[in-house]
Amino acid sequence: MATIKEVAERAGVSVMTVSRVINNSKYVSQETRKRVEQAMKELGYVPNALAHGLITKKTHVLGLIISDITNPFFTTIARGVEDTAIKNGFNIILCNTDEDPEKEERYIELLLRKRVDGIILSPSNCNKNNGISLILSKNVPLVLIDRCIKGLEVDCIYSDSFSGAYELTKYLIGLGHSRIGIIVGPKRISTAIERVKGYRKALNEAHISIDESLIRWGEKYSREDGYINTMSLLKMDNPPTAIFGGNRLITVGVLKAIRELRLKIPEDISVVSFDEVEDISVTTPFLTVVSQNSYAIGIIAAEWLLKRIKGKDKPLDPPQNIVLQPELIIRESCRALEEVR
Amino acid sequence: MATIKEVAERAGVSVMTVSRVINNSKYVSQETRKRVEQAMKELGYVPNALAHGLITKKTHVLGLIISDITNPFFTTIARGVEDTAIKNGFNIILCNTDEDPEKEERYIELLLRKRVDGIILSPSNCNKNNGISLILSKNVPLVLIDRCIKGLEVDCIYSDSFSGAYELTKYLIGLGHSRIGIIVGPKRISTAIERVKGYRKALNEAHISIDESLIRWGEKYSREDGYINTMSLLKMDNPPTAIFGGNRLITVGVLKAIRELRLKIPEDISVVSFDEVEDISVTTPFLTVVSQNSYAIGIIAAEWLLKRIKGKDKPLDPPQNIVLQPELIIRESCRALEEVR
DNA sequence: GTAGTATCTGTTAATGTTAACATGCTAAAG
DNA sequence: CTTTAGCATGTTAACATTAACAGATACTAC
Repeated sequence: MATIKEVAERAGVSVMTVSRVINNSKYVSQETRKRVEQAMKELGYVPNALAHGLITKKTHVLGLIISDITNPFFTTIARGVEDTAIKNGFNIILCNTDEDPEKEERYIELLLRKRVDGIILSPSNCNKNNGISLILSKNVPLVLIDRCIKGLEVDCIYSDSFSGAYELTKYLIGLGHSRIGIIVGPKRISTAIERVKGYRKALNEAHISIDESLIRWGEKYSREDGYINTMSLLKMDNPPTAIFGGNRLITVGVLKAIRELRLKIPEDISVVSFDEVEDISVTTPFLTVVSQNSYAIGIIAAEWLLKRIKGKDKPLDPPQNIVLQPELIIRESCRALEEVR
Repeated sequence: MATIKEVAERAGVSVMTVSRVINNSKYVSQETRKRVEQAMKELGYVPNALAHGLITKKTHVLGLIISDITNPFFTTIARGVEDTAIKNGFNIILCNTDEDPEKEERYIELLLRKRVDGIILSPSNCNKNNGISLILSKNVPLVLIDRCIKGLEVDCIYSDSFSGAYELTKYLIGLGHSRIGIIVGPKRISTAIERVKGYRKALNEAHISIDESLIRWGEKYSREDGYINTMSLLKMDNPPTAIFGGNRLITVGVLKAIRELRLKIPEDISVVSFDEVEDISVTTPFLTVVSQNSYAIGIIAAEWLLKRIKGKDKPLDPPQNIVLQPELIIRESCRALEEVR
C-alpha cells in the first residue's frame, strides 16, 4: 500500500505537507493541496491508522464487551453504542464473553493491547477482578452497562432490576399467586441477584413465606436454563402457579417447556418476563413483561464514555450510576387465582 | 503505559531480549526470561499492538460488514465469524451498513485504514462498486456472505435463495394457491432478486400467469416493509391467498399486519417465510419456512478468509462460491385451497 | 586443536506517521 | 526602510516495536 512518502514524492512536496493536507491544516496553498490530492487519488492512498495512532496516542476505537450478540437485548445496546460512536468518529470492536469471566479478562487485555480509547463492559462477575483493575490502572476510561460492580467507582448505566422484579412479583401476588417460580442467571451476575432481591421483597411485604426451591439460578441466562428449570419446577409435587422468566432468553425457554407439557397460558400457568421477547411481542402480544430500553442504554453508555475520553485531562466529575426505570406492561399471560380451594 | 524499553531497563537487558520473551523466542535463558517476566508484571506491561502491527504488517483483526446486528440472522453469522476468528487468534471489528451503499463504502475505507488482515462483507449492492474495487486493489483478502456480486471473482458463502424460494412457492402452489404475495428487500440486493426469481420459476412451471402487483420490493428488509406491504396486499380488490415473507424481519411484519386485520393463519391467509423466526419457532412452531444455517455461514466465511490470509503469497486457488442448501420445514401456517369456487 | 554449531544477547535500522521547531517569503504597520 | 506578523513549506526527532545482522560464549565433532 502506498505511503505518505510516496505521495509526497509524486506530488513533489515533503511528507509534512502531505500530512497537512490529510489533516486539513489551513497552512497549505490551494495549488499544492490540489497536487497532493491528485497524487493521493492516483496512488489510491489510504492513511495508516496504526502509525497515526502510535504517534497521537488515540485510536478512535471503543471496545464493547458483552456476553452474547445472539441475545437481542445486548445487540440493541450494541446498536446504540455503535450509532453514537460513528456519529463521533469512533468505531467499535465487539467481544462476546458468554458470561465467562476468564474470556472477559482475555478480551480486556486484548483491547488494551490495541490501545482502544475506552471500554464499555457488561461484567460477567459482580466483584472487582483482574480485568477491571487492569483497565483502571491503565487509566483507560470505562463505563459499565446492565450490571454493576460492588464498591467500584465507575460510571454505570443499567435498568433497575430490583424494582422491575418487585413490580412484576407484586403484580402476580395481587392476582392471588403465592407460589411463584423465578428463573434467573448465575449468582455472580448483579442483575440476577437484584431480580431475586426484588422478588423477595414483594413476597416479604405480602407476608408470604419464601420457598427457596422456587428460586432457580441458571448457568448463563439462556433458553436452555429457562427450559430445564421450568420443566423441573412444573414437575414438583407442589408446583408454582406462576413463573417469572429472568430475561428474554429464559422466558423463551419457559414458553417452550410449557408448550411441550401442553399447558395453557394463563389458564394452567401464569408467566411474566423481565424484558420483552421482541418478535413475540410484535406478532402476538400476550406476555406481561417489564420492558427495558436497551437502545437507550447503549446510547447513554457511549455518550458517557466519549465524555470521559474527551475530558481525560480535566478534573473529572465523580462517576455516576444512571438507572433507567423499566416499564411494567400488563398483557394477558397471567390469570387471577380464586381463593385457595 | 509502560513500554518495552522501561521493561528492559528494569530487567537490566536490551529491548530486543524483552521482545524475545514476549514473542516466545527459544533463544532466551531461563534466568533472564524470569527476570523479564517479573519486570513486566511489576510494571503491568501490555504490549502495544499498534507498533507491532506497524512493523509486522499484520493486525490479526478481521473486518465484518453486515447490514444490521439487530437482525438475528446476521448476528448468528457474526457469532460464527467471531468464534472461529478467536480460535485462530484474530478478532473482529463489526460494522452496520443499514443496507446503505454509501455507509458501506465509508466503512470499507475505515477498515483499510486500520489495516485489517481481511474483510467479510455482506454487500448492500449486487454490482461491483468503489468500495469493493478499493479492497481488491489493495490486495486485502475478501469474502462475501449471504449475497454475491455479478461477475466478481471472489469467495462467496451463501444459501441458495433461488431454490429456497422456488421450493416454498412450489409448496404453496401444490396446496392450490395461485395468488401468492411476495415481499422482499430492495432490488439492488442479490437475495431479493434471487428469491423473486425462484418464485417466478415455480409459478411459470405451473403455468400460472404472474401478477406483478403481488411482488413487493421493500426498502431495507425490515419489519416495517413487511407490515406495510402486507397491509397493502390484503387490501387489494383481489388479495392474495398466501404471503411469502422474504426474510425473518419481513415475516414478523407480515404476522403483525395479519393479526391487526384479525385474520387467522392458515384459515384466512397462508404464510411462508424465507428463514426462521427463531423465538417464534421455539415457542410456537407453526410457521412453514425455509431454514438457513447462518452460524455455519459465519464459520465457513471466517475459515475461508483465514485461509486466504495465510496463503496470501502462495499461488491462490480460484475463488469459490459455497452454496448452502436451505431446508424446507413444513409446519401449519398454510392451508390447502379447495378448487376455485 | 580447530572448525562448526547452537545458544544467548545486543546494536542498528526500519515501519508510517505527526510534533516541534526552523526557514523563507510576502505584506502590512510604524 | 525596518519591524512584525502570517503564511507556506521543510527538517529532524519521536512513537513502540521487530527484522536483520553481529558478537560472544560454550559445547561437539573430527
